[in-house]
Amino acid sequence: MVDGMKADILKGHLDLLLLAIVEGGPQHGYAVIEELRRRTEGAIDLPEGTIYPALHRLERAGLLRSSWSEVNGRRRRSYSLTTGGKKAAREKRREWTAFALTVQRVVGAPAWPTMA
Amino acid sequence: MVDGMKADILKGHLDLLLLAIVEGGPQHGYAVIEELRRRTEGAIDLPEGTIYPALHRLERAGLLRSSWSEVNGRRRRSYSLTTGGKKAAREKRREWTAFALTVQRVVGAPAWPTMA
DNA sequence: AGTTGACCCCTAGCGTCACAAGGTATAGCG
DNA sequence: CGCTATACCTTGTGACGCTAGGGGTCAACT
Repeated sequence: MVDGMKADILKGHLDLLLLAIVEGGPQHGYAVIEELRRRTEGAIDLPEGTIYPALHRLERAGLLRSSWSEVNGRRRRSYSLTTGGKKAAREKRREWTAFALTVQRVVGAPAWPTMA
Repeated sequence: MVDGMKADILKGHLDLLLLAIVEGGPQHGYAVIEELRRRTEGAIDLPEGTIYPALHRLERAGLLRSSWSEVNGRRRRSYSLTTGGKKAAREKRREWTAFALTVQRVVGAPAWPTMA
């Protein structure tokens, strides 16, 4: 994470980010990192030591399913959402929204700008 | 935390919540818990084992200052913001907003409702 | 008088998780 | 041959929210 975003704020929200990325179609770990960087214009730039264990954890939890392939002589492990993963993505999105609104209410920042 | 808000999502954001509460004037630990519960209609209901260590941590970090008093025969430790605490509150609020917008961009939820 | 519940403080230890730091291997370019 | 980009992995550490206890005061009810 760069740009004044300190490290640990991610805690507990990483799963949603990963599920949201994979929701758009199967992705391998390295590509997930790039996609996160792309969508956030560099604001979220996670090290491999963060995302690989996280993907394994999500697979162990039954939310992701992986399959190996070979592209240009390089091994790739691609992840896709399981049925439970799709459900979890919806649920975690809901939780995130509730959480964000709640925090907003407490810290009492100015009205939230509507997304473009 | 109740209402579908799982525990660990707080990670890294608790400091901001506490600073935001104390920003409105000196508060003691127990009162902070109640105020959080009040402002969020019960959505954020933290155990004492969470907030007392957190307040100590913030005091050690120089963001809060505490003083003991006695009310109705009960000891109270009241916390107030230091200069650094005020600065940190502003900074963390900024970080939170940036973080929330960034996550929002990734998970691609519908446009954020403007706060009432 | 005893018990319950609200108020008010504290700590030790646990589990989780993001991260740093290291490792492996291939492909392509200078 | 080194260097960079791609692509995967693991071990260890630190941070921190929470569980589960420990204090103690006071009012109200039994």
